[in-house]
Formats: sequence, structure tokens, C-alpha cells
Amino acid sequence: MARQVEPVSMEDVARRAGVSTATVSRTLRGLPNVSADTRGRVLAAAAELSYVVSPIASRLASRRTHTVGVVVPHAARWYFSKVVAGAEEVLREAGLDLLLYSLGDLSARTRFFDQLPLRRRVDAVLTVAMPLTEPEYEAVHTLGVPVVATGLRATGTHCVRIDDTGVMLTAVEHLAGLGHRRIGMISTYADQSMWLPVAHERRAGYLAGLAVTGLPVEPDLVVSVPFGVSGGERAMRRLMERPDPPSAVVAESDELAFGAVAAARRMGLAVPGDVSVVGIDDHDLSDVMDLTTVRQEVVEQGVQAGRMIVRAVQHPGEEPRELVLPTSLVVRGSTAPVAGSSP
Amino acid sequence: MARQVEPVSMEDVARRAGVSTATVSRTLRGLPNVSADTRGRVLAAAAELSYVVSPIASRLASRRTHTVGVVVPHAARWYFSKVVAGAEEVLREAGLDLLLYSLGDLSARTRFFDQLPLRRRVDAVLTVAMPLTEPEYEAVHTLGVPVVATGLRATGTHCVRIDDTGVMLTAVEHLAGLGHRRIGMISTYADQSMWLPVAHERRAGYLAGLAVTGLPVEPDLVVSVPFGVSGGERAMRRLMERPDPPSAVVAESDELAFGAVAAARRMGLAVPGDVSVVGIDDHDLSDVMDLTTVRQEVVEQGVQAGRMIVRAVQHPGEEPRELVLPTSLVVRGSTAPVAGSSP
DNA sequence: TTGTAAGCGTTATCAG
DNA sequence: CTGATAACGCTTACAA
Repeated sequence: MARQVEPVSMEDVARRAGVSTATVSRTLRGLPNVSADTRGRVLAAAAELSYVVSPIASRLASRRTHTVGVVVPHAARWYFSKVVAGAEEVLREAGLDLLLYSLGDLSARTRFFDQLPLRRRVDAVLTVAMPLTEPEYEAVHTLGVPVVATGLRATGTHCVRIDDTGVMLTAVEHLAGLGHRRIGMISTYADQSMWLPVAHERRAGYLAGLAVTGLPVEPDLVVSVPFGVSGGERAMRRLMERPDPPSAVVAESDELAFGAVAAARRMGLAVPGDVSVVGIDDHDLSDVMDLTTVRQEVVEQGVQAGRMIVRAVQHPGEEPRELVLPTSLVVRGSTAPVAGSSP
Repeated sequence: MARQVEPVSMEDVARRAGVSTATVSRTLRGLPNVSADTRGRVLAAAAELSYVVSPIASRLASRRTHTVGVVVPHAARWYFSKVVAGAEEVLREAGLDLLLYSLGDLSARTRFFDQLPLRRRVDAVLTVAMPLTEPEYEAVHTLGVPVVATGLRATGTHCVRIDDTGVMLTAVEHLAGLGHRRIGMISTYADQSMWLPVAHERRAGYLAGLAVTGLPVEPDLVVSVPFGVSGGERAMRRLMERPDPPSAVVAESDELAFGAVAAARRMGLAVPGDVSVVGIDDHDLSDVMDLTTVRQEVVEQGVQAGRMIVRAVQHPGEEPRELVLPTSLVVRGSTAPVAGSSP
């Protein structure tokens, strides 16, 4: 068992190679001003001792942490884990450590922004679908490091997102194109002030869709529920129990739509026969659920955010960039022409 | 904009409080040998300067990293993200940083265990459902820090898991109890050597279930596919296209079962009318899919693993513990008595 | 209880 | 191209 009992230090390597620690450091970091001969001896010595630099000492001396803080509202949810996975790959390959913070409940979040455990600890911050309050925003900027946000429009920081208004507009247009004239929407409450802006924009997209297709706005056809499958169920029940239920429903996300489809069927309604349903995301399970949806590339958002981080770490103080990724309608079996319309 | 221009150091605090840095250090770490009076002055000074210790300097001096490396095969998948989320909460509250490594493809994995970027960087390692090869195991132990594994049986390290044989046995017994005599199984290939042991144990549980209920083994009724929804679809098609298809199928996991249910329905078969399906997990979407399953508490596994980590960091060198969490059958609408049997 | 001073293992500056 | 040597910002004996 090759348990590494006493850690090797740079001095050990230097001694063995017959050079100074400064030269070892230069060599190991790939700096140009080392002769080929010396470089060889140093690398050999390092290899023989199976030496690795202590990242901690290196960080203290260089004053760079080589670490990025990734802050998410809920690490276990579909969207967030995808983004994190995408970013992780890029960061790992760039040699940056990824420090994960999941701030599910409000107290954790409050403590986080109060104490700011990221202070002196990261070179950059990635916030994943976290609308920050003004004080939170200030707190993060106190860190003095670049920030990139995903999942929502951000001002003052880099960001990668989709057109949240546009996706909903696409969904409504699809339904209107199938002849639906009364389209409901399943929206979400502010989930502890997370997601608020996205919910807002998607609602705006819904309204824009109605406007574009010349449909009247019926405020009662928009119901707001907490995020999640069971929220979707509840919303659908509320919509379909009305005396004049809509013939189609758009949901703010696929997970809500899953609940909606299930609820409709449990009520004895046929999907898409009695009611069509469209979601947003193209969740991994949307295909088996046969759900029509507007796809967004979530892992790709993480990848792009990771790249932005890497760039920002290398060139801090650059103008905030905004990257809007494309989305696309995926038609499946949960939508059909409205009953009684011409095919 | 309160951008923190010049970081405050412990010396600044010491000066302001009229004490030495040693005393500041003792105070801030809550050591007992500081007079109440001094403590007050130090805390006040620190607060006024809004000082926080540099974790990096602290780590270099104390030779403890306060960091745990979390290694997962695929950060974006349901099981892994849940475990990570559970562990994250515990670790964050214990003041430990969580360094995430997702080793999806083989080359990333190879590089990881070759270079071992965790060296000198973590106080403990958490492996999430990662069966390690012998060399990988050796490599990790080279780190000289405690290791805890989740999701599978481990020898030589702490571990938290479920009874993977038992869950499958439960599933088969449920079906046999409904009168099913010919039960198929959807199993998985080694996914880059990940999960292998789990697949093996669940297959063993399936066989044990047949034995216990007195059913004959039909090797052709076990089909292996890559993990995932589409794997489940393919497997189900292969099973149901046989001249003598089974009347029920158990899947190694819910995601496979989702695919199986969808495939059956696309083939025009009724679930559970023509074929019953059982999964393992109780995935977030199993309820809307109306899938009978054997539930495991995945977040809880992460929480318990996190606690083990915390304990192990405080008392390294303790005997490896093993924690086996309970599971439970959740009967939903994807299973029914076999057609033609008495109710 | 408190202070002094020697590390911790690098990087970085400045001569040579 | 290479080597001293002073940081880096804290912890920790050891003294007082």
C-alpha cells in the first residue's frame, strides 16, 4: 500500500535536481526561462519523487485561488445539475477547482450572503439561475471577482441564457397554429425569490403569443403554483375544473407539464384529445412522456458559462458579455389540432 | 459600491485591538484561553474591519484543507445530483468546502486517477456510486485521507448504501404475489465500469426472487442495455417482441422502467394490462408516471455520507463503518394481477 | 492569558 | 538562465 507518508516538498526536488526551488517552480509552471537541460533534470527529479506542488502554498504565494464558486438554488434539480455538470467539465479542464454551494432554503441563503464564505477563496463566481436581490448583488461584488450568471438576464455581469419570452411565444404560436383559441398557462410563484424574473418573462411571452396570434387575454386562464410536478397537477386541475376549460395549456417548464398531463389523465381527460399541453425545456423524460416542448440546451449553457468564467479569470474587468442560446420547438404527441377544427 | 479594495489582514485586526496576531487567531477560532475582555475587543475590531481569515493561509499553516473531494461519474444524473445535494448541505454546515469532480468519460477518469489532482488538496474523499478498480483504489488511498463511498458495497472504506439485492427481491416478490409466473428483467451493461457491482447485485436479487417464489429461471428473460430511458425502451421492445413475452418486467432502475413503459405503450400494449412494470428508486417522476417501484432515499444517502465524512475528518483512522439504509415498496398503477388469474 | 517567533510550501523580485 | 531571499497570511509551540 503506497500510502504517501511524508509529503515531498519543492526543496526535495530542488536538492535532487541540483538546482534552487525557484528553478523548480519555474520549470513546473512551464515558464520559458529554463534551459532544456535543467528542465529535464527537474522533471526527472519531480517524477522520481512523484512530487506535486501544494496548491495551497502556491495559492498563498501567488494570490490566485484557481477556484470558482458555483452557487445554485437547489443542486438536485434537473436544470441546475445539468448546468453544473456542463460548467464542471470546462473548469476542470482549465485547472480550476469548483466549489459548490447549494442554497435551498432561505436561512442558508441569508447566511451565505451575510458571511460570504467565498471571500478570499475564489477567483470568480458562477450563479446558476439565481436572481440576486440588490444587497445580495452588492455582497457578491464585494468579492471583487468576475461574476457570470446563467438562466436569467443579468445586468452588470456576464450572462448566458435563453430568450425566455421567446420560448413561450413559440409555444403559444404552435398551439394557435393548431387552431386553439383558448390557451391556459401554468406559471410559478416566486420560489423564495428564485426564478422570479424567468417566471415573469415567460408570462410576458405567453401574453405576447396571444397578442401576436390575435387571441384575447383571459386572466383566469393563468394559474400560478409552486414549482414542481405536483404544482403542475394542481394547476391543471384548477384549469380543467372550470366551467369553460381551455383546449390547450402551456407550462412554464416541462416538470410542470408532466404534472399537468398526469392530472388531466387522472381526471379522465385525453391528452391531446381533450387538452393539448406544451412545456419548456425538453427534459430528459419529455420524450417518454411524449411531451411537446420548446427545447433549451442546458448542459451547453453550463459549458458556455464555464468558458466565460475561464476567460473572465484570465482577463478580469472585461465588458460584461451576454450570450443568448437558441431554442427550438419539439413537436411530440401531447399537442394536436383543437377538437372540431379542420385538420 | 463597497468593493473590497485592499484585503484586511490579521495584523490589521491585531493592531486595532491592541493585541498580537496570535490572540486574534485564538479568538477567531473560539479557543478557550482568551479573556472575555480581550475577546470582545478582538471581535469588535474584526467586525469593524469586516475581516475574515484567509482560508488559504490558514490551511497552509494548519496543514488541514477543510475541503472534501466529491467524485461522481456523472454530475447531471438523477441519483448523483441528489446524493451530492444531500452531502453538500451537511458539509457546508460543517464548514467544509466541497470540491466536485465529475468523471463522465473514460479519459477524464483516467487522467483523474493518474494525476490525482486531489493530492494535498482534501481532507477526505466521497465517491458516489463509483466502483473503483484496484489501481484506482490504491491511488485514492495514496492520498492518505479517509474515504467514504455511497451507492455500493465497499471494503476498506466507510460506505452508505442500500441492500441492492433486497430491493430487487422485493420487486419480484411483489409481482409473484400478483400471480406473475414469467418475469423479465431489464439490466444494464457496465457503463464504463461504473455501476457494475450494483447491476450484479440487482441481478442476483432478481434470481433470488425467482428462487424464493419458486419460479423457474429463463435466462432469455434478462436483457442488458446501456443505462437510460432509451435503454429501457430498447430492452422492453426486445422482451415483448418475443414469441412468449413475460407478463411482468422488473427494471434495474426507474429511468429504465420509464423507457420500458413508454415502449410497451408504443407497441400497443397496455400497462399494466398486458405487462406489469416495476422499477427501483422512486424517482421524482415515478408518481406522475404511475410507476410501481422500490423506493430508496437518495438525498438521505448523501446526508449520511456527509455525516460520515465529517466524523472521519475529525477522527481519521476509525474502523470503516457501513450504513445500509432501508427501502420500501411503493405500489402504483404500473402493476396489476396477471391477466387470467383470480383477483 | 498573552506575546514572540518559527514555520507552512510556494511564488516573485532582484541580482548575478 | 539561475539563485537568494523576501513575501504570502495564518497557526502554533514555547516563553513570559
